[in-house]
Amino acid sequence: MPVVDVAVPVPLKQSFSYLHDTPVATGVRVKVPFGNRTLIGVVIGNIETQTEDTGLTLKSVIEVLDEVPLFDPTLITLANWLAKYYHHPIGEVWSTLMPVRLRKGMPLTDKLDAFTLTEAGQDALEQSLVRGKKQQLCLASLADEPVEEGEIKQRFSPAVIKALSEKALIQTVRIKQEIQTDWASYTLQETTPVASTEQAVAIAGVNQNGTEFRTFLLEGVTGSGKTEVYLQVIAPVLKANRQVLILVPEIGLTPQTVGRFERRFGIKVGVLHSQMSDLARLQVWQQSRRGELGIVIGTRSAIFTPMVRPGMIIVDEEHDESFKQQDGLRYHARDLAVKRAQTENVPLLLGSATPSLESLNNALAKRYTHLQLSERAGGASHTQLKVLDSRDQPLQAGIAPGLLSVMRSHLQQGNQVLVFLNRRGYAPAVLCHHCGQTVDCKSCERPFTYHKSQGRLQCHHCGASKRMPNQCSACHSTSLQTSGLGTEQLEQGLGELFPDIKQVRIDSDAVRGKDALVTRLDEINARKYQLLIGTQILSKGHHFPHVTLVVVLDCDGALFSADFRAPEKFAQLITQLAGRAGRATKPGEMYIQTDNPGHPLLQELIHNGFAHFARHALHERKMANLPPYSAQAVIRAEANAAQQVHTFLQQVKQAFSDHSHQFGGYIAGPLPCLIEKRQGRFRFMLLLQCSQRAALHNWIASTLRQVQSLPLATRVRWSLDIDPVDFS
DNA sequence: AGCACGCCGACT
DNA sequence: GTCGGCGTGCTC
Repeated sequence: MPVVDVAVPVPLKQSFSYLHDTPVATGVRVKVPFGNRTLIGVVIGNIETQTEDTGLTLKSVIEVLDEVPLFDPTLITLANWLAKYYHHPIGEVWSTLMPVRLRKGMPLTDKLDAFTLTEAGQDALEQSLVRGKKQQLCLASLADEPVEEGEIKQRFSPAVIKALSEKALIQTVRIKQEIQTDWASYTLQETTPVASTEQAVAIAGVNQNGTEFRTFLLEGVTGSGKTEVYLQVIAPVLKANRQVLILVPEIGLTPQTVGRFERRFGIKVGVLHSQMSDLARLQVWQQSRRGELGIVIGTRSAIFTPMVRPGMIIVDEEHDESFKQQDGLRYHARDLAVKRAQTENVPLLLGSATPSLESLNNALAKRYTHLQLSERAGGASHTQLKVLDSRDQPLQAGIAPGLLSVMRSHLQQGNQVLVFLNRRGYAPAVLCHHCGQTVDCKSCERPFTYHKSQGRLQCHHCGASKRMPNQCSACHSTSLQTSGLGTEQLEQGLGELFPDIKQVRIDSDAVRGKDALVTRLDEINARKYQLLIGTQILSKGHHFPHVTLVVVLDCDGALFSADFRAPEKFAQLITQLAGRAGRATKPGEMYIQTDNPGHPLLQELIHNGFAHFARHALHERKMANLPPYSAQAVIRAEANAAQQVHTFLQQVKQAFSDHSHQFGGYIAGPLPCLIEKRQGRFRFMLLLQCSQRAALHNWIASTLRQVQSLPLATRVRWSLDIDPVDFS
């Protein structure tokens, strides 16, 4: 009897074999018995007949769920690659790349449920019998034709739908989806703008490559018209009746972005993001798989969207950290895009104003084709960057007097001022406010990290720990202070310093609701507030034409963090932010307050811009043998008992060091995580590094078994993170 | 991860 | 005498 190899959703690094009377195609879902439960798995291979030498009795497949494979060979290759590269259980890999509904074993059908008006509903609409405003709107949207369930559920609350169905004004019907498989004959809805010289060069660069795999890095300053380049490079792809997959950061997926693509080509654009219902996602997934969508735009997990006729992949804002999954299968969608484009043999376009050092390095090494846009469209001027030396300054609410007077003058002129809190979880260093010197670990020559809970300093490279000193070792001043503190004082203090100015705080807490951010941004642009205090979210996607001054305060935290990526993240933030303030008629200025005005990376950023900063930073990475000139992995562990976690990682470290000589591996830790305690559990991590990616891979592959069999491995919660980007 | 089996403490 | 604590081991 044929034997099928099934990837079952359990955290085990193997697949399981089942009997079935006929062979089952790879990529088909099956229902199988597993222990005393039944699970949905994916067939990943077939063994013709049962090999009698294995001593186990195989169970049989309960049900074959799909007539045809749901996944094409490319996605199967991708799944296998993921399991291997991230050392992750194959069954869990399949779970993450399947839409939730398919994971649950739900059937895939061409028909879908939709809402339509009943006769009573029709009357109610015509005679305006329904009093609820939302209910009225809902009825109106169904006036012409049935609308699919997913869409209605997204636009109206369950209460509205429930009320209308109870009054029998609406009902569900099954409709067959219209199938559009040919969009090559699309008509441009709007005229294609004439590309600038730089844009034209970039567009030609991509288009002349043909349809084969190649990675392009489009490095274009904010406002240089990257989207226009995307639009013009995908036009011929669509003309050839091929599909385009576009990945965007979580925050970047706005109706405006989607609308821009829809307006240009007049074709339906599939959208995928985390806030959609499972059903809506599945529908887009399926439409793409059947080749009914020319363009699919989505966030991180959209990289798993199947395409019958793939033509190109684009990753916008490729440096964005939201492309890295931070739990479970910790994949990086940008890296995966490279792998997928290669397997599909289609071009890949990575775009950013502030490319990741990884991508930039690949471009400089000619592995990627480097395309650059350095002019802002329409001749808009750049925001001027300035450094404000805060050494020895008496700070008020964390701000130096000189800067306060600059703020005052901008406010007096009726302009908006943005105070930016760089509140990201940087490992805080300790600096002398008199001379700017950091407190360093003697053996590593790197700043110590301040751990608030213990009130001690810890070196994140060798693990050395010492108590907080009283004096600066360089100038003996007693004004040592930890970086990144004082944001709370700032929020209060600004109110006291500028009592007559209307201020608003924008961070992820303050704009929790669905439309809260949009509302707040509209208010800002309507000049309802004059002083804006904000965090990360302000650096992404929004424009502030009335802001003429941007103040960045806790810069030193980023420059001296134990996280070697902190300066890069900071520079990206600054650059993105600078691109969002002011406009042609009202050029902006930006002040960065620091105790280290002479810091080489900061100087490079201020005077020569991100591109130069990045090249300088790359050079430093090379000198320090840090990524992308080496490869890293992190093992994180957490448990209720700190001792247990520590012991476990100590044993893991031992296991790795037993093998390290073969691979030239370096181990740091166990170190307490920056957020040492989360949900009552203590968290520690172990850093693994090799100069070669392959060596790191083999090192982990040959040690992981041993780690998994440690008795403590089942007592603590632990995870492996390949190519970590966040060390918190 | 689930889920069962298994062996020690306080309850109807 | 049993209900239930969570340690240990297995899942084709």
